[in-house]
This record gives sequence, structure tokens and C-alpha cells, in this order.
Amino acid sequence: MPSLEKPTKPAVSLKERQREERARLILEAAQTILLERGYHETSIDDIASQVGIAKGTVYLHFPSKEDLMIALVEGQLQNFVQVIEEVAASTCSARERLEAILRRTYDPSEARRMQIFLEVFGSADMRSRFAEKHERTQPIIDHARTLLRAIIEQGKAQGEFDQHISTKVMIVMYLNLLSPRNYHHLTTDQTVAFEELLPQIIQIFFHGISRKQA
Amino acid sequence: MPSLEKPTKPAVSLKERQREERARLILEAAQTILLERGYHETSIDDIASQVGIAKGTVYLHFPSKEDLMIALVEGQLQNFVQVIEEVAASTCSARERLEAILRRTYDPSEARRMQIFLEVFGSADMRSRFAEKHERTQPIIDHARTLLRAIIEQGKAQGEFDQHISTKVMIVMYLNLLSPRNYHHLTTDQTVAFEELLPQIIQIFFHGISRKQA
Amino acid sequence: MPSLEKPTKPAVSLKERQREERARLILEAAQTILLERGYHETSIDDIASQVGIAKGTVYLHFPSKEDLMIALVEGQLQNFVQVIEEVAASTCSARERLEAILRRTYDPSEARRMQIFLEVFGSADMRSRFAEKHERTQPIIDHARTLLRAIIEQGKAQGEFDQHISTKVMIVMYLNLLSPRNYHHLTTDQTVAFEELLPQIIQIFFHGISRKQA
Amino acid sequence: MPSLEKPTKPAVSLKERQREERARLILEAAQTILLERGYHETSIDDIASQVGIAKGTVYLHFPSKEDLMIALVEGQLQNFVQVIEEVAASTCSARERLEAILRRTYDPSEARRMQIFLEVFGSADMRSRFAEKHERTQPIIDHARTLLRAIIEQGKAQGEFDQHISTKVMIVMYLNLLSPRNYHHLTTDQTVAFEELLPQIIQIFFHGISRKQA
DNA sequence: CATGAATGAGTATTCATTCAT
DNA sequence: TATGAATGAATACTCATTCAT
Repeated sequence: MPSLEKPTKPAVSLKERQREERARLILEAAQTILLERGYHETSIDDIASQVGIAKGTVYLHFPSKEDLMIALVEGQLQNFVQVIEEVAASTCSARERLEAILRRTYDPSEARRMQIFLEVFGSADMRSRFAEKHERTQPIIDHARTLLRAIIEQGKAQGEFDQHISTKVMIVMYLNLLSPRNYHHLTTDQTVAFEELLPQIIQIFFHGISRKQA
Repeated sequence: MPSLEKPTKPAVSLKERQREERARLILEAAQTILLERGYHETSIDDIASQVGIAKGTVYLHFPSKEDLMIALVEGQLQNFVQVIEEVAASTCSARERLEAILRRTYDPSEARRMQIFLEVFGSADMRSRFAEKHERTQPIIDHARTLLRAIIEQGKAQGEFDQHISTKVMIVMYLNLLSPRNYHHLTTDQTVAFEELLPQIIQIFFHGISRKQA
Repeated sequence: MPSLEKPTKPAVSLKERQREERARLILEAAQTILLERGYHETSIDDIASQVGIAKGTVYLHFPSKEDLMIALVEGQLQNFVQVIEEVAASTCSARERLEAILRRTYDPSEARRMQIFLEVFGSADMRSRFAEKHERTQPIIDHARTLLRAIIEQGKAQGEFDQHISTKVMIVMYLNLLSPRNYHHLTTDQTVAFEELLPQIIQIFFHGISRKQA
Repeated sequence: MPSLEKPTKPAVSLKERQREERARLILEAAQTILLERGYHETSIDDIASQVGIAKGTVYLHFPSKEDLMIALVEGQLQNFVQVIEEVAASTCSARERLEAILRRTYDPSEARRMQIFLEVFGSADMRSRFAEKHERTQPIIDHARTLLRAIIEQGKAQGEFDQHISTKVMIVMYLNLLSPRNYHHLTTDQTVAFEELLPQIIQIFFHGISRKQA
């Protein structure tokens, strides 16, 4: 019977799990409000009351508003890297792999998880605020870029992509496609459904970078 | 008597001109600092002292910090529309016209004039702040989109662009290209010079949307 | 059966002793940290972790931070009174007895035990905080003063001290000598060692109050 | 007539005078409340409403609560040094000069001006808070000590004071006498009037350090 | 009893905005 | 008109205290 032993370990892990759960709830609330209102318009009180806890409790999990923000971005960045890693391991063609990443990024159930991270780099406020504390995130970003670079260069080598276009530019443009935010710019009048948006974007991008049939 | 000639009109107009000049100086200073530091990190005092006037004077021209910001964006938006209008009137091919707009947007001497406008829509802070006061900018944006739509549809009609891709998507993606900011995302290590960036972006985009040679 | 011997009393007393021991440990830790950092810079957490217990446990012994402080001061005050009482009982001359008290107060091994008490009265923060809860300490202080008064008046009666100087003033000045803190004022550059400081202070004070040889 | 010239200088100086007046009022209020309640128990709001101004206005004059405190202490320190300097210049005997300083320090109209400065060095909180920002005050203190040293050493040379007692110890003890605060320790029961206190203190101290008539 | 997570009152500080000069 | 001193609402953060486990 497993009840023979009553180890203290699970207890510790329980507290730890509760703690992480709490942190996760805070991050989630923070994400929702931050996306809606932005960093400066969101107070710690707002976040706390969204979670249904007291202001002080937020500080038990994150030493400062900024650190909360950074944790949020870092988590999403890691999510993103994980998606790339999973896809990178497959044996499909380069295009298929890049498409897969795009699809997972646009997948509504995933999308929310990455918005802040994508948002952060789009705001002067945020970027300058981040610049200093980037040390930890930079290596993760570098890793992501390395993986993408490998995929794209395979695609070039296999004749899928145009070798005259710099890999760097492809990466940048590809990453641009990843920000669903960009597609709200001037489409608040929801006349293009997301379901039709993605295939067309894919079409433009991959046709755009495909090897020209001279 | 000096009242022989109608002195009021010119006087008013002079004052008015001076007034506008003042407002322009403030907007210019605001633009510079806002781009550098972001909305919240920029105080009215910062802007005033950049212009060399007192804080209170800013309020003689703009009723609030937010209105200053909105005036700034509106001005840039109008700039942008003007560029589109100028180009739209030409008789070049659709692609040539769209390329011309891109080039003027990327042109360093013009670029600064549009960055805030482009930046604003990339920050949750800004967007939510704007949402309410959009009434005035929305018609301008609609006008721009109408002009672009016309060009693109000409391009489709003339067989330049792929008719299977929705015009809306093309517009959105095209507007995305316009934000130089996007190309800083992960290119802080200046390995892709801007001069080579633009032609490649153009290449990808226009090849991407070009009619397929079945 | 273990109930043969009356186990309750010793058990309670053991618990009580443990309880008091705990309280003593807390007071000791509090003293160390409070002296180093001051009342406001010391958190209950600091004290608890210095003792190696949890924050809540401190509250099982002292109803508030302030009460902890008061208990500390009261204990030290009692210490001080005890020193006076021990010395007062001796048969030496008045001057020898007052000197003995001074020496024991300055004795490094004792000194720490009284610093907080002396410190408290030197800080406006502390005094105002104390003012209300003085009721309990006041009688102890009165007792100390009575003892000192007796010694001094003996000294006067025996011709040791100048009868023209008020006993009250002598007491006040004498108590002033007791605060080693005072001698840090401007001697941070440690050029006067404590060992030479005390004899000279004694010399000045007792010569100062000695009967004048007309 | 002096009204012939309407110089702008006086206007500037008026503003400047108003500004200084305001700062003085703040310092005065701060002093009163700080002495009563101590640093931590005094909020900027308390000070502001004591002066009858808004919180923000305090910050127009002092960049932080701490700086306000430092300004206060520094001002009082300078007051003290000025007293010493004035007295030091006289040609009286050493004792007379030291007595003069004591009297001026105890003079009720002056006393309030120095209490904070004397208080600060009596609180662990304050001292540690000050330690860092002492750079500016240290030279002033050193100057004061140099002046006092000179007087005392003259006294020794002239046979007024006992040469066997270290000048440093005399200075320290003398400075101790200067803190009226010390004489409240245990004399809240106003049985010794200040008028009789001072002469007796003087008597003890100067008899204490006087050359012994072997 | 002991714990330490949760609380929320309290505070320093900032800055857009106003208005007397 | 221009100024900039004054204002006070807003907000991040701390920490004594409580209480469920």
C-alpha cells in the first residue's frame, strides 16, 4: 500500500504547487490587464483585485511591478521557443515547419500566451525599460533566432527559398508575421476573419521568399 | 491714423501664424522626446524645456498632454495620407506606386515624421488611450485605406497582383511593412543595413503578391 | 501510572521556563539588531530570523513591536536598578559607590545590556512612542533615582560632595555620564580609547562636585 | 528719487526672498514636528499641513524627506559654529568663552535652533541615515572642534584647566553639556528650573576640569 | 504551539494641470 | 500672453499584524 509512507516531500511540493499556482494566476491577470490597458495604466492594485487578492500578496511573488512584467515576458518567450523547438525537430520541409510555427502562434488558444512578449517589443516605453534587464532574455531570443536561421538555411539549401534574400531579413519579416497585433492596426472592422487571414499571409510570405522560376 | 488700412486681418493672421509656429515647435519637440523616451517617461516639463518655453505655455496650445499626443499623431497621419495622395495621382504601375510610398516612408528625412503615428498603434498604452478620441483620426485612416485599395485593385485588374489574395490582407500586410520599428525587433546588432533591408522587403512582398505564372 | 507524582506543576514550570527562555532569546536578538539599525529599520522579520523562529512566534510572546521594545527597555532598566541596588548596599564612600556603578555600566560585558534603555531616551521617535506606556517604567526609574539620591546625600553629609550643588542636578549629570553613546558623538575617529576615557570622566565629574577647599 | 530706476534685480531678489522664506517656514515646521514626533513618525503631509501648503510644494524646496532633514541639521550646525566663532574671537579667558557658548546654547531663544542637530546624533536611526550624507557636514563639525580645541588648549596653557585631562575628553564632555535634551531624561517633573540648572552645570564642569590646587 | 502566507493601512514621491502674477 | 509656483490625485512599495493550517 502506498499509504505506508507519509513523506513530507509531497507536503512541501503542495505548498510549492500552491505558490506556483498563485504566481500563475497573478501572471494571467497581469497579462489580461496589461494587454488591455498597457503597463502604465495598470496598477498593482488593479492586478491584485483582478486576481482577488491584496496588493501585498503580489509582492510576495514578484519583487516589483517591473519584475512581474519581466517574468511575464520571459515566460511567453520560453513558450515561443518551445514551440519552435518542437517544430524544428520535425522532418518536414522548411516551409512546412515555418508554417506550423505560424499556425501555432495564431492558434487562439496559444495566441494569448504570447501577446505580451510580442507587445513589449513594440513600445518605446517597454523597450527602454527592458533594455537593462534583458540579460536573461537575450540568450533565449538568440536561441530562437538560431533555430529559425537553421530552418531557413535548410530551406535555401533545398531550393525552397530564394538564396538572394538574406536570412536575417527573412527572419525579421517572419517574426513580424507572428504578431497578431499587427493585423488589428486597421482591421478593427473585423471584415477579414482570422481563419482566412492566416492562409493568405502564408501565401504571400512563402511565395515571396520562394525561389524564382527563372 | 494707423487705422486707415485694415490692420486687424494681417495682425490676426500674423499672431495666428506665430501661434501655429509655436504649436509646430512644441509638436516637434514632443515628437523627438516621445520617440526617445515614450509617453510616460516624457513630462510636459521635458517638452517645454526642449522648446525653450514654460510648462504653462504648452497648455495654451494643447489642452492636455493627451491632446498634444493626439495632435502629433493626427499630423503624422495627415503627412502619410499626403504622401499616398501624391503618389496615387501618378500614372506608374500599381507596384511602382506602392514602392514609391514605401521608399518615402523609409526615407530617413521623412521617416521621423511618421514614427510616432506608427508607434502609437504598437503600444497597448497608446491604443487604449486613443480608443476614445479616435473619432477624428478614423476618417483620415479610412481615406488612406481607400486610396491604397484603389491602387491595389488597379494592380489586380492589370494582372500585376494575384487576384486570389484579398485586398484587405494586402493592405494590412503592406501597412505592416511601413513600421521601421518592426525591423528593430531582433536586429539591434545592426548586421542588416537599412539600405539593403528595403529592397529585400520589397522583393518579398511584391513577389509574394504577384500573379503566379501558372 | 505516571500520575503517581504530581506531574502538572513541574510540567507547567518547564513550559513556562521554556517560554521565558524563548522570550529572552527574542529580546536579545531584538537588542542586537535594534542597536545596530534602530527601531524603524528593524522589522519583526529581522528579529525573528535572527532568533531562528517565525514572525508569528514573536507575537506569541509580545503583543506588538512596541511592546517588545518596551519589554526590552524595562528589562534593561531593571538591570540598571539591580546594579545600583547591589552597590548601594556596600559600605564604601559615596564616591566609590558612584564610581562602581559607572564602571559596571561602562564594562563592555554589561554595557550592551543597557544601551537600548539609554538609547531610547535619546531619540524623539522613541520618547514619543514611550510617553504613553511609561506608567510601568516610571516607578522603576523613581526607585533608581531614590537610591542615587541617598548615596549622593550621604556624600554631601560626609563632606565628600559640594553641598551647594543641587542633588537633582548631580543626578542628572551623573546619569548623563552613563550613556556611552554620548561619547561617540564626535569621537568616531577612535583617538580616545574607552579605557582612558572613563577615568578622566570620573576625574572631571567627581572633582567637579567635590567640596571646594576654601 | 529712488523711483527713477525700476531695476529688474529687486524683482528677482523678491522671488528669491519669497522662495527662501518658504523654505524657512518648511524647515521651521519640520523642526517643530520632528522634535515632537521623530523622523519616522513625521510624514511630509504633516509638515506640509503644518506650514499650510500642499505636499508637493515641500518637494519644490527639498528633493526628499531626507534632504529636508539634512538641510535642517546643516543649518543648525552652522548656527552652532557661528556662535562658537563669535565667542572664540573674544579676548576673555578660556572659561569665560566656553561659558558664553553654553549660555547662548541654553538661551531659550537659541536653543530650539539647535535641538534637531543635537538630537540627530543621539538616535541610532538618524546616525546611520546620516552616515552616508555626512560628507558636507563633517567639515563643519571639524571646524567647530578645532575652534573648541584651541580655546581649551589656551585654557590649559594659561593654567586655567587641568593639563592631565585630555582635550578630546573635555570637548566630548563639554559637547554633552550642550544638549538640553539630556537634562530632560529624568527631570520631567520640572523641579529643577533651567535658570538654576545652567550655573550648577557650569560649576561642576569647570571646577571639574580646573587645575588642582596641589 | 509554531508557522508564514495574506492583508491593507500608511507613506514618499511624481507630474499633469491650474492660476495668480 | 507667458510664466512657473502650487496643487493634490495617483501609485509603487513596506511591514506590522492576523489567522488558517
